[in-house]
Amino acid sequence: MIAEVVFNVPLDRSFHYLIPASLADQIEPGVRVIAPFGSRDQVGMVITRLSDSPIAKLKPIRQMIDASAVITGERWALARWITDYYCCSLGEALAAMVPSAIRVGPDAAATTPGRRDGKMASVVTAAPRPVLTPAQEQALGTIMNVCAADTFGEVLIHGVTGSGKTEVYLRVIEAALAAGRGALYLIPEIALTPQTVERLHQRFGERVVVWHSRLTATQRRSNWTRLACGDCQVVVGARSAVFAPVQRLGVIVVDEEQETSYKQEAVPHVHAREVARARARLAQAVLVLGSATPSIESYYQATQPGGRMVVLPERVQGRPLPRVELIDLRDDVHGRRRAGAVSVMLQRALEQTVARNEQAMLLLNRRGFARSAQCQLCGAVKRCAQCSVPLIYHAGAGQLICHYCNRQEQPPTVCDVCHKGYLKFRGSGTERIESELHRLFPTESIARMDRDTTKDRQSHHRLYQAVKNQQVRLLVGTQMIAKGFDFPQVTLVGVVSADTELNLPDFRAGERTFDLLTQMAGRAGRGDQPGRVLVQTYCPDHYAIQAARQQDYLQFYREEITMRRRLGLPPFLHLIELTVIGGSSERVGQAAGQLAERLRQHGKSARISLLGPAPHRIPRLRRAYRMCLMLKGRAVEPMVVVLRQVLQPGRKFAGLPVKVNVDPL
DNA sequence: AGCACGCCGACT
DNA sequence: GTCGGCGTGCTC
Repeated sequence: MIAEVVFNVPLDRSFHYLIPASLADQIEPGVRVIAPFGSRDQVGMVITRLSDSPIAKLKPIRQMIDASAVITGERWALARWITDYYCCSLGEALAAMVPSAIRVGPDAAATTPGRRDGKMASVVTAAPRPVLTPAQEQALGTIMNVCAADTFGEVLIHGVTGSGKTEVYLRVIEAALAAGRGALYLIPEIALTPQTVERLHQRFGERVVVWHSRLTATQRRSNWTRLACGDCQVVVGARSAVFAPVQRLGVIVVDEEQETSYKQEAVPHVHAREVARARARLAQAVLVLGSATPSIESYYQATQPGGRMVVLPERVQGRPLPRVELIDLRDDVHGRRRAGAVSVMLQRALEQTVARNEQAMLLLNRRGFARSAQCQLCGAVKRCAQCSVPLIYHAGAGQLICHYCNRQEQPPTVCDVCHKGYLKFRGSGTERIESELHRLFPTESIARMDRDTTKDRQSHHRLYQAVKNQQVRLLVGTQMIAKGFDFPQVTLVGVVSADTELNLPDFRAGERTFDLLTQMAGRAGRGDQPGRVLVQTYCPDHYAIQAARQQDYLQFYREEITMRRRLGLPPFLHLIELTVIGGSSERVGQAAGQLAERLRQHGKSARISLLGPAPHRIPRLRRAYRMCLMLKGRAVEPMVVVLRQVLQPGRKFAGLPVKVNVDPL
């Protein structure tokens, strides 16, 4: 017997292996094996069994990893869909779907702490279910109508922070369980706090498993098995949970669907929301997207013919939205800064908050102390030796750090270009704000929350608890503090620079700014005290900032969708970003030029257009030069077909690797 | 993607 | 004379 195997390599083909007699009756499609591949042993996935092969010199499979299939049901078709949509190999798609740290076997069920008697665990309703508001009732009714069709359907819930979206999700999941079906509940990694998980456990008891990147191999294996055998039917988890082996899937909830963390950084660059939609379609399930600030793509789709949207317009307990005020940094009176990044007006507001014994949060979406180190004499900026970006000064580490490759350098005492001038640290990050606050409020307790202060799992929770228990008066942080931080005593939220996101060379800069400001505004005044939000900006007239001030999603959406239509950007067209990578600038430039020419020829008939080549936003990363091309077209699949024709095996062109990113962010 | 093989420059 | 740079080709 022969097994057809695919590997996690960028090759659109499979390989044949002999099945040893000892494994003859165990090897089936969906089990992972170790097989000799080239000069080494590699993990591969069996996709079919064959009775013979045209290949003369077959090698035998060395061993099995899983004792039973890890890919079953609609997840086979999902793997094919990922291959066709994200322009990757079947092996790469399958590798993205199964955690590498687990081995799945028939004995796993026996070691599972959960039930083994085959009976379904009953729904635990220890916490009383809250009475739904009329708006929630109406939203639930609409979604249940879609579910009743018992086929694929999709609904967007547009609900402001605190409007009770979660309760609606829970009711939909309850209904799915009652109908004998399973549920997936996706949330951004950052929102996977113990209290979110706790809420699910209270409602669904032992039927829930948790799924995120920080589970141990044992936990992951146990959770996988409990889902695969049907003992558990609900998954709450981050991006990768969209691949969890839920049986008889009935509903997928994607909360905070606009979150960029749903997009995977690594190849094949899948977006969990799009994978969720594909999986829901294949499983005849219902997709529920939820957000206070929906992505432009999702809102557009929901308002098109056939689209469905429900709106939850008010906060559950009728609390008013906080007041958002802009501080014009160009203004000499209010915007004038003291020594640092905190304006006089923001400083006054902080003083009042402290005087009232309340708490404040300050957002600056940039870690480190200073964004550059510049020679005061010759003006040279310290740059990373292997990337084309300035180094960021980190006071805590006392080092200049590259935020792209993590390379660290001791800051020199004098400029290493002119050997005369001293370095000046320019621009602010969270570390500098923290030290400014220490200077302004020497007796107050101040904490900082960013990737540098939350390296281990505990530190995130510890900081959260410290703020919750009011051991922290003033909290500084990156966007990390914008999500899921609901503290009743926080009455002031300050945004140090609304322009950080806005000035990025990205057509979604406005969308991200609006989202971040709206999220931050939602953090103020969730208790009895009214909230106040102060936003520092150099461009108070920008529509994203004006709309955030009014907390008016529709105002923002109308401006944004007009711009997207005019410029031919998503959701009207899909983009595919191609990056040509190589060691020499000339070779990369030449290859990118030739690739562009080939794509233009092929694209003519298929109504695909091409932008570029242009240098990548970071033209050099880890010593490699990079050029960018952008494909634009009405649908992704035809563009991918063209790409497959033009690219060489191994996804190369003119011998250089080409990174393919479909629907890049 | 990883790895071996192979062909030209700058070292002991 | 060899070490090793990366360009090229292959993986059942």
